[in-house]
Amino acid sequence: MNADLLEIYETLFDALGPQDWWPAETPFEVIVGAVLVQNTNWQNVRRAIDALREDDRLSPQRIAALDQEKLETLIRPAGYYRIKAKRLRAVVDWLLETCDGNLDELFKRPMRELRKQLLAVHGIGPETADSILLYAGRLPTFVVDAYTVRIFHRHGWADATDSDYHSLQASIESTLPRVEQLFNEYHAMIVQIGKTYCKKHSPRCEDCPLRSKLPKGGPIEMG
DNA sequence: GACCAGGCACATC
DNA sequence: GATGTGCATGGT
Repeated sequence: MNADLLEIYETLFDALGPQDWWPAETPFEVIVGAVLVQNTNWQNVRRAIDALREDDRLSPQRIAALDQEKLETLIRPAGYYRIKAKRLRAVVDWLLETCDGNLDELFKRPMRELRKQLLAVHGIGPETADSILLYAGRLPTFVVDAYTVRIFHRHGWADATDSDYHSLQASIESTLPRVEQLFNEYHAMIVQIGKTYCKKHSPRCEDCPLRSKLPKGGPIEMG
């Protein structure tokens, strides 16, 4: 890692302040949101969650009790609704089976083991698993997402070897104290920066709080 | 109309 | 193991 990630954190926090993530009422709502937000914007996810809430479906038992067509209809605004309905069902089925839907008990498990168990559930990949651990379980794992990869690459902070999810995650985690609140704010601020200043094809580096952290000559082109 | 958004599973080479 | 593709809504 070619950067002082604590210094970058301070720069971000000075510019953005606390992000108050995750925008959800309960840990279960975080889990639902983590599945629904896959490759989608949060605004659409909120519509879907509102629809679930309106139908009083924000518990594992009540989602499990839905037939597939009804579930698809409720979450439709989030996009990929057929796939996400299956994934959501796989998650609630697993929750009921593994801990009877008791999330307080679930998150008492050792983080590494729980992470493996999450990854074995259909529809839960590395980012979704880490989002659930961090924002629903308050467990200290660093969430890597597309913005993280883009921002770290464009700034030249990550080595070339840190290209895939787990190597970049390991590299970041080895550079920072393993503190849940730190990881919480860090990821949330990266997303905020990404949304506002680090678009795929139109970076607005001149306005970005991280502009002083860019290499000379501006951002490194993405492959 | 094109592009994008807080990924993942699956097919194919 | 690496790379490519389908999935779908709503905003800019």
